[in-house]
Amino acid sequence: MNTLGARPVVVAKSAATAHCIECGARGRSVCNAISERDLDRLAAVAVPKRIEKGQVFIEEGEAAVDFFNITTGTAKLYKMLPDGRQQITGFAGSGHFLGLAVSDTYAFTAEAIETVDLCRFSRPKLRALLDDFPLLEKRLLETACNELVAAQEQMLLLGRKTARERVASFLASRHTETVGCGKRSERVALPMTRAEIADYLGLTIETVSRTLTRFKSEGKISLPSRDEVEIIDPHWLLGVATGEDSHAAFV
Amino acid sequence: MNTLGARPVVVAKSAATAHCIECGARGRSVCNAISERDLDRLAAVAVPKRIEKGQVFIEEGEAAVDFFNITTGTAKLYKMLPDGRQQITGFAGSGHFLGLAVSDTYAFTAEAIETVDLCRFSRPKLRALLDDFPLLEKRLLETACNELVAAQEQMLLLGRKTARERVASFLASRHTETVGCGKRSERVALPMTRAEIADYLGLTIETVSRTLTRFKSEGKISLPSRDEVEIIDPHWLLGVATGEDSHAAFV
DNA sequence: CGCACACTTGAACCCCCTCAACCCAAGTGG
DNA sequence: CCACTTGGGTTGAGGGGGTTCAAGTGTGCG
Repeated sequence: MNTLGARPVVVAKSAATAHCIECGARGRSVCNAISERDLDRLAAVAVPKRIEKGQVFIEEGEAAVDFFNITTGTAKLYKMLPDGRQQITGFAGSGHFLGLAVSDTYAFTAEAIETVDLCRFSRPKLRALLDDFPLLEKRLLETACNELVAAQEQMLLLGRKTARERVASFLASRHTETVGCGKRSERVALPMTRAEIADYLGLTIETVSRTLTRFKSEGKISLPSRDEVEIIDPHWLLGVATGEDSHAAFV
Repeated sequence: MNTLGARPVVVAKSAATAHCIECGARGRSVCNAISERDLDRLAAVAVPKRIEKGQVFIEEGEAAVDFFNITTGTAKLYKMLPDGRQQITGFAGSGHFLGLAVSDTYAFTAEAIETVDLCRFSRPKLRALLDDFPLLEKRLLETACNELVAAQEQMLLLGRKTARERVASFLASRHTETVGCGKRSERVALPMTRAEIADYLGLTIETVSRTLTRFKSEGKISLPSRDEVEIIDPHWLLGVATGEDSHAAFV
């Protein structure tokens, strides 16, 4: 749509100001609040950076000096207890804006689970940008609200759902997310390990593994590889995920 | 500070426009983004309403036509599964802004657990207000971020903490919240029932009750009445709440 | 080829849930 | 005034879903 077929005619501006125009994540992210002709303003303050797998780029408790916007790859966001128990509060993919906390320290840790490309914004520069582009602030508020809704859904999962329901919810949401990205087919990527799924769902590795093999033996999914799931029966999965009374049928 | 000792000199404007000036929740809420001389603009669109205990005023899935701001009392916000399991995602007290979801349906249900007074804003009128007072939008974003941080903390609790740690966390946060409101002393009010505490912490009534009596018999709290707790050892409670390794002492 | 790491599978255990009885304070009405 | 009801809270016994501990099984990569 907006690439118009033309190859990037490589710009009169400096190389640094070009990257926003070509950014594949722009459509998905808050950056789409800024019109194409103002993109150089954005590009001037967005510092691109590559984060290798396993690298932590936001640490809970550290001074919150920067904001980030992920362009490619996936990061896990988590909080830890002193004895090592950890809870992953979310996975951040392309277009995800990080560091929303207004507090002066980060409230969570962020670690790349595959190679991540992101843009870094310094706090004051982003603030200046927000003052010039009120639409950007509106988009941020929108984003925050959506995350809040997702967080509430996750609280329901963690507080009240069974292991089966949790894993089903996870797969179902991954599935709808995947088809939402245009990629059709029932093949869903799992860039995270079983341990990370467990820490996201409030379970143990073993329970996640057992539940997945159970679903497989029930013919609802298949596991073509370690980091892929094929959703055979999406409707059934969604039913389990939403905790539909399985026995209310004959009443 | 801002009352200046003077009794409300009851205004040249109509009675309806006066209520914001006298509102006890103003200091705590997003409304403090609007200066005193513009308060009539706010008052013109804020419709006060009383909600009796037990009454639902936001219903999950219904069209999101209004926003609310609580002035007095407490409401519980929750999500439910079809078989009746429910998860309370938060308690909203004085100054709390509700309905942030940008979606066109509410993502949760809100019910008064004691008599609640609130202000209702219609969606379009609030939007107009936001356009005229950018500071108000900033405050809303701030609020949303704070709630997001709280939600992440709650996910850690629900996903990884033991029953003891959950109850301790609950009491500790109630405690700091109470002292934050100026009310000193270690008497903490519990306007919610045991069932509601349980649904908030992802436990059962019985476990909550047992854990409380356990804390009591250990001399860390006392229970002067059904809806009050006296925090005898706040420091110890906080320790349990944050999951400090209880046995790392002698290593 | 072999090591390392992620995952799977099995068996025993335990924390919390379930079910059930009981307590207690606040009505309510005869 | 007291029997009865009602609703929230407490306490006890037993059971189960998920964890813990411990092997076993791939599988990618040097």
